[in-house]
Amino acid sequence: MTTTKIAITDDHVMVLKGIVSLLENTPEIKIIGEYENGEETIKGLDLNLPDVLFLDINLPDINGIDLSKQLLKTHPELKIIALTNYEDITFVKRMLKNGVHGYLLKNTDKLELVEALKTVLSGDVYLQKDIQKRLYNQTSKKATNNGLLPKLTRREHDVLLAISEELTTLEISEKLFISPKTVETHRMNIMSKLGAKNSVGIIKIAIEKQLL
Amino acid sequence: MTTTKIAITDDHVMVLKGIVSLLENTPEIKIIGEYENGEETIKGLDLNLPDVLFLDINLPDINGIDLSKQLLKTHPELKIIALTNYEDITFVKRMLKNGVHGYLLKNTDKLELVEALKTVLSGDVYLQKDIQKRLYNQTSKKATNNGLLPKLTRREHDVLLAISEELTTLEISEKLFISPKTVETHRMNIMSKLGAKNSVGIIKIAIEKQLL
DNA sequence: TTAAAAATCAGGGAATACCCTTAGATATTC
DNA sequence: GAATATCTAAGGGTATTCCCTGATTTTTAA
Repeated sequence: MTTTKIAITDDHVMVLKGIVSLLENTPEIKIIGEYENGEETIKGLDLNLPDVLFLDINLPDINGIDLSKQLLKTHPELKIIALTNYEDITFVKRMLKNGVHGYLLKNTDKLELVEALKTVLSGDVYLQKDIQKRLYNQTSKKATNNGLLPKLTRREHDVLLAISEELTTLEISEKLFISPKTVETHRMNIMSKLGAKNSVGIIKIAIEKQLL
Repeated sequence: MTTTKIAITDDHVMVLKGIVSLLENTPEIKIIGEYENGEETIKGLDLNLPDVLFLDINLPDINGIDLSKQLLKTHPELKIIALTNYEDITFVKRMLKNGVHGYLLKNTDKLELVEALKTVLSGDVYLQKDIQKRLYNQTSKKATNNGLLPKLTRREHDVLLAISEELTTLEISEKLFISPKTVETHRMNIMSKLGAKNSVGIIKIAIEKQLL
């Protein structure tokens, strides 16, 4: 195995140094770049291209999706492993769709880091096990359902939006020109689809999954 | 200067290792504990008390305020430096009020880490410069604050949290060992403080303003 | 050590949300 | 054209939230 050049981008120095310390004593690995924002990363990769880039997707200057898209355009051979605190399946999907090769949560240990490295270098996609499982559960269940995000109908979405505006059932019915009873039916269906216990849960999940 | 014993608590291994790597080559510093959650920390400190604890305040099991309060109760000599991603001034205030000795964002570099260490060891409070500045601006203006983010009381925050867990008034009252009527009062006060029309609004605003 | 803020509780009532079931009318898709 | 999904709506409840008022105790800050 030849030496693998890696670079890391994270605006949190501690995380950055954490990855460095987890990897620096591995003989086949050489860290050739440490960046703290998107701009630095773009410039850095132009000068010195790594094999794999660990990329925090919550950077201050550029959002992770756009940055990875841009980097992969100019460096098609580059492998990118996304780093994040949040395990938002829909986000994972979008990243993967944009050609990212791996997705790690920041609680990853050294073993998993190296495992991820090997996987993406061999051309495969690496996902942490629980993410993988969740992704699989979703896609295998139904082809129509694109992701973990529950599919609301047009009208349900209208009602959801109105609920989020703090309107009452009656107000919603007047806004949408339907009976209050219909609104209730929609609300019930939304609750059931999202697995919420009440409207509070609806809103919480809707915000989480960016349904609004 | 004698050797300083430090411990670190962070559920993100990378951050944990990052701090370790930033500090481990400093001769006067000895790392005697690395913990990944609140429980481990409590147990660890009972066995081996450090001079300074770097404490992530977003742990999975216990919230940072409660944990630091508890730790300081059992170990009054301990110095705690809080770590966080978010620069929420009201939160900083609460932490300081609870006896925490320092407050660092996770984008801290080695110099600042050591600086913070020295400061808290000398008995002073260390705040990152921008936090310091903002804190000053706030307190000098008016103690009541209320610039933008609404100030909830401890109990209101408890209720807010319970509401966000989709609990009913009765369930909340059982959880907090108070009367349902008290819960309602708190909910009303929260609504009024946040300017929400109902519980949905409470949650929406709470998420927006990162009150959870 | 006062004054103020916060936490506690309650009565009582109106408004609203929640729940289950059923079902016709309209689209949509295979 | 037939199966499926969606939108609509209602009956008939029960549970919960929302709102106002007023009050005592406890905690915190000046």
